[in-house]
Amino acid sequence: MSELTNKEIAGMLRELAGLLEINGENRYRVRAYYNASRKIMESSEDLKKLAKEGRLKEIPGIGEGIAATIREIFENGYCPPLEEIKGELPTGVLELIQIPGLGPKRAHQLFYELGIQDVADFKRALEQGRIRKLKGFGPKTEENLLKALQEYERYREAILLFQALNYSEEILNYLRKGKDVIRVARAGSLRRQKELIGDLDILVASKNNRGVMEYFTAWPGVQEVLLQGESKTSIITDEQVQVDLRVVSEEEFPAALQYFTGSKEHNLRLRERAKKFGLKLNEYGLFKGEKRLKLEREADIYQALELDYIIPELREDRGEIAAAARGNLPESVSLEDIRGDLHMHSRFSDGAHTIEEMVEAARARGYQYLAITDHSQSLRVAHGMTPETLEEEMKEIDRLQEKYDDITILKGIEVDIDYDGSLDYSDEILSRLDLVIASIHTGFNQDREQITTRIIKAMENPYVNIIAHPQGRILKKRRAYDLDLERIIKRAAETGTCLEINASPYRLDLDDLSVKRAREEGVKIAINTDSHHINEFADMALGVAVARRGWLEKDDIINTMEIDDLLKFLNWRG
DNA sequence: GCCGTTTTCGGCCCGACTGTTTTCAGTCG
Repeated sequence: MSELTNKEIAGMLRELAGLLEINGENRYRVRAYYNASRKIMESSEDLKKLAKEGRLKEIPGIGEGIAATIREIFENGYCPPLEEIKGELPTGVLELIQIPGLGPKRAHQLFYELGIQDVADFKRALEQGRIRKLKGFGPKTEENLLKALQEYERYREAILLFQALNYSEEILNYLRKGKDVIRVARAGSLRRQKELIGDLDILVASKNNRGVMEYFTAWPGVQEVLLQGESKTSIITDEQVQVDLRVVSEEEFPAALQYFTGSKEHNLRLRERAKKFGLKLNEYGLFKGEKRLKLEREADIYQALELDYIIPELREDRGEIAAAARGNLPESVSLEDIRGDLHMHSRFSDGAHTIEEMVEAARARGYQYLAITDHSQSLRVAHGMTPETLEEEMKEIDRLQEKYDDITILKGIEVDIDYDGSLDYSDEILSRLDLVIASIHTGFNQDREQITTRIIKAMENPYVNIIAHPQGRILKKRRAYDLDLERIIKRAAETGTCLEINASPYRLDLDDLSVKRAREEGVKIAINTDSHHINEFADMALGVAVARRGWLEKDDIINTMEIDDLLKFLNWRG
């Protein structure tokens, strides 16, 4: 048996799905492969283990056929049906359907009628005017494809959640001033608060669609109008962000908001369920035959389908509809549940503010507590503190604690985990702190086994309370370290170590799926901003978004505790 | 290929927009 990861298996199935799709295979069969691929990506179960134990079909979306394919993959080290289809259809063709406006049917035509094998071939054929001669292609299509190709080559990147939130606020503000605009809302992945946002989806209620469309396309940030119809307009902004605007009537607004929020897979499941109830769900409403059911709010749709209300953050087809039907959705944590912030930096290391300024900012947010966790000595680039500086810092905290009786200032540290898993301060020093966060800032390129055992060794230190940014990723910049997160989670559960959701907009680490996994193992989570400036305290909302997407409840999170409970928790641990 | 609060077989979401169609296919979300 070969050593293939879930990700590699998922990749093979995805590739197989794409090639089958281009070859005109039954679309439900194609969907089954895509779906299985996605479910495997989202699963924390080791496929190889499942295969050995004959339990592959426990993953929803994997049945007899795909289970057999997966077993074949493990036996051969490659995917036989995939290799077979590759003999006929080169994989380069798959890239073609990444180009907007080019789907499986046209890719099929391009390959079988013009021998186009990849994007480079496609570009040449376009320039030579060979495309327009195909049946179903005309000069207009050619022109659009040329534009789409240029767009594709420029590669419009997804933007970070906080950028999308800020940018959309600008657009929303503009829209709110429109005279025909009655209501405005964010939708799509933006409303679901995904960590990366491809395009901004915005919904407007109005009695005058055309008026809103004209007003929208007159926004100064519009660089190009991609498409414009009665109810839908798409534009590209001068910052290369695509914005899709949908306009509906007030009456249609709840159903439109549900539809436009997605995810696509969630909507699919929901519409299937509606069908079972003898109803039809679309973006205009919920219908029984011709009759439109009265909807005041989006929640009424879920109610009509005998489901508890599902918050947007959970709408990813990760089991939320079944949970809502059984009445055991999580009671999702909210920002108001947060009682303090347990990871931040002051001027004692690389922060911008004095501890007192940070205390004031924490009080202004209504927190009961905060933990000052500056860097330890070996992290020179961040002015890591010597034991002597830490000593001074503790004295300063004592002094401030005298002054403030309405907030608790925890003496903390973000101690570096060394290459071999030992910590940057002695146990004697750590024992005198209220809170110890351990994290990795060096040696990112160690192999999987080294990094994993390194973190596990740190967790086994009885003074360590939290592992910060456990995966070490920087969104769009640095991949997570090669890490056996499953082992980390299991060991965290055993040692009672918390894992962090680092709420920095550039990190959001742990990610939502890992958080969900940690919760299933009973690991406690701390949502921390890792602030280096008091403005960053507001990032807490982003961390909470990740927690909500990760199915967390208030009780899964330590910084929702009242101060007395938190102190007990930390002492028990320490 | 998957799946089951009408089913182990017969279903599998639904509509907008575009361009090329002479009534609709392809793509997208």
